[in-house]
Amino acid sequence: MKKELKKDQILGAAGIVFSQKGFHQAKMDEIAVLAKVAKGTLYYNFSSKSELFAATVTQGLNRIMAQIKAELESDLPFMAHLKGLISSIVRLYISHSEVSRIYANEMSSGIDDKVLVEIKGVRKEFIRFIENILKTGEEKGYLRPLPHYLSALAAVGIIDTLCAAHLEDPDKGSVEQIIETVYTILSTGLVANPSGKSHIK
Amino acid sequence: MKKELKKDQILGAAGIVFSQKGFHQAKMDEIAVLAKVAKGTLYYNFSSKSELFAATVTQGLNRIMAQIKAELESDLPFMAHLKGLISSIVRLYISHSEVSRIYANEMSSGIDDKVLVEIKGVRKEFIRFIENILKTGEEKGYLRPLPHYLSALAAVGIIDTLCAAHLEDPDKGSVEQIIETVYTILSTGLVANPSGKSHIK
Amino acid sequence: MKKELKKDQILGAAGIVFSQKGFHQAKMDEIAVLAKVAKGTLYYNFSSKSELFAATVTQGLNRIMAQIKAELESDLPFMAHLKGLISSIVRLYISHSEVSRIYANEMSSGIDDKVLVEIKGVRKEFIRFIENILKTGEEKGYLRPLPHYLSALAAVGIIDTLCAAHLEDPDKGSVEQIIETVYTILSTGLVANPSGKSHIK
Amino acid sequence: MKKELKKDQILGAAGIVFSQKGFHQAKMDEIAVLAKVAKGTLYYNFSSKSELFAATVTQGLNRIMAQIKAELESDLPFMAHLKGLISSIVRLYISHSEVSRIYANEMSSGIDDKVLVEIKGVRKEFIRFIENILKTGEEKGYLRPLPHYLSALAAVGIIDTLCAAHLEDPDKGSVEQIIETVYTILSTGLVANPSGKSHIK
DNA sequence: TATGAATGAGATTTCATTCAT
DNA sequence: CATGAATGAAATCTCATTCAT
Repeated sequence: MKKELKKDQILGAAGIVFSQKGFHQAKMDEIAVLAKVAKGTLYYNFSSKSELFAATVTQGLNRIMAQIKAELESDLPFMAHLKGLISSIVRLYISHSEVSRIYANEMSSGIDDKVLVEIKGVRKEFIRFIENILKTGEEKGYLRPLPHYLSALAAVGIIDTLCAAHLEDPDKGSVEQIIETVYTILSTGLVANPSGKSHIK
Repeated sequence: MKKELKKDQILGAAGIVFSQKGFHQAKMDEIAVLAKVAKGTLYYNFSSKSELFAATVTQGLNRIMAQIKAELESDLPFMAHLKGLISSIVRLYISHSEVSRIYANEMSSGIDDKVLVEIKGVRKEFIRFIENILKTGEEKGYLRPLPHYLSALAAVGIIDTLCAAHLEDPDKGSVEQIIETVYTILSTGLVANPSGKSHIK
Repeated sequence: MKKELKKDQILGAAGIVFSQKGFHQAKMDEIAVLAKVAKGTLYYNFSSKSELFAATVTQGLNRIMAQIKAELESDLPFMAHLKGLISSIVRLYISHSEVSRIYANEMSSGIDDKVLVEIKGVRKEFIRFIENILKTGEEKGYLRPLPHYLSALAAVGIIDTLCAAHLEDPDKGSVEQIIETVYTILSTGLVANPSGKSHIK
Repeated sequence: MKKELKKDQILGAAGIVFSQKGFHQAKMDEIAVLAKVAKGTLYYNFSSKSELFAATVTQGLNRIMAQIKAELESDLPFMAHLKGLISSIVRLYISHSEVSRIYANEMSSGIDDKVLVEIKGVRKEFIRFIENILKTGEEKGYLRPLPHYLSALAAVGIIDTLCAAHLEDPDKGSVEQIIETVYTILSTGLVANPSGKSHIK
């Protein structure tokens, strides 16, 4: 019981340090100090820096995903549902900036392969989740037929990028603007009168 | 003259190593070996690892941007122009995977602040470039009014994400599929009959 | 009473781990796990790793020595006695490989001085025991006059080395071959016709 | 050229420290200080502590073996040859106590397997060398038929043990006494009148 | 201009030992 | 008596950077 407490304490500190410094620049010393435990305690609870990182990201992403799913328990019409989804993701992404910053910046190499695979697994699960929603939308006739996986990826990519920009400099666009932009692009694209697109093409 | 040759030799090696390993995992030793120069020569030509990194990325991105601009010297109608732009970016992104991979993965902290600013500058320039194209499109009535900067960011985000996915596992989607997906989403969005969107909303 | 049980449990585990890994490579954690007690219990019963090591070796050697002495309660003629002694030592050495391996490999530094002295004391006692047998042999006219201590040391050295070789790779020589070799060298040496040695010399 | 100098400097220091403290107790810091180089230089020249250890032992043993062989370039009669061999080994063993102490004490586990194998290889080579001399002696009729490998092992075992004892406490026996004891045991054994051994048995 | 041996600050990790429960 | 979570000193190893040649 007490052990779990310490683990959470550590994960909290790790989230902050990892998101501020990135994996390689984050020092175990700093995490230990912030968590107010001895360095050895870090290793007593997590067998390595990589594993601590994995746990931090995984726990964070899982919490976010759980919250997203929870916020979607609604019976709204599909498009409202979609907008709600986008809104949820963006808001959570921004409010959990520790995790999302890590997620956006540190998916590169240099981390234990096993750990990287684990983290990417969580991301994949998230993309599948979006993919399924898009598939439902298509089946119900709301969305045009598209390669779901790529579309889901694209949706996540837009959100990633806009939120990262917002976190770096909030003046670039408010949260509402971001949600609106994401929703508009995903639903209707940038073109003015899509009905005329056949002419253009 | 000869010095420039050596610099290019080094930048070539650095591009490969940085893209494969990321900034922190890339070792000066390895770059020196690959460039077939002594380690001291690295420091003779670039004052630090960070500066070498900056030069690598900057040079790479500038080359890509120059190529994109070159490929756009056309008088096609706007939408064809847009599609050509997307196609160019995606193809160059994928063929210059050394640079784009770095760009996507290593924008995190842990790199000299000055260097980071320099790199981000190049990215910003790129986004401005896209932004201007979108602005032109809007002025000519092809695109609906939107916050240009966010739209440009979103466009880059989609491309980033899809190309990164392709580079990691080409089976996820062919280059053509990626171009098509990007174009479709950006132009018309995912919704089946956008005309009916008013009802939904 | 129960405490003694636990101590034996621990000493058993320690013997196995110390002999397999050596003093420095043996971890208290591993001993605790193997002994099926908590790590704290190790320290409750033995004040330090060194002391546990000392106890392990001492107990083991004392048991072996007791057995050797027991097997020698005989009235055989001296040379048979000697051969029996060699046979006993070799067999016990090999069957108690946990202890003998420690004894052969870990007499080096890096262990608490006090502990080292204790262990060396047990060894010395053993050598004195051999020495006394040799002295008796000399007094009874069976053995030529020799520095007893060195001879005893030499005898132990031969046995140590051959048994260690056998434990490492039993194909090098069977137990019987080892006993025979030790006995032959100690009794008559390697020279073919010792009577003629004066000529050679 | 200069690099070799530094390597020798390091190997010298390593020999001293390893022999005094043993592998695990020897600290890279101490070796660096004694060698008057920075710690990094140790790693620049030897990729790990284990490798430095291996190099130290291997170089030392090879030197000793070379010297032994050199001292044996003689045309003495076999038994004198044998005595000369013993004398050489014992004297070198004692004068190169750094190496021999390591060799006697640190063949245990806890060292990189690859390194251990390397060191054991040198030892095996040494034993083969002795074995060949014994074989020659047998072929020429000087020595009785015996399992060569075991005999060689036994010879090395006696020398190891007596020299180790001398190094630990020189009062136990002078170098001459040791040589005499080794020679006597190996040549004629301990028994007073070997001719009568049949009766005893 | 080019080299590469040398450096040393600093990072991760280990593990015997302690002590509150 | 027994436990095991917590500790922190200490060790190995890395690698960007320097500088004499």
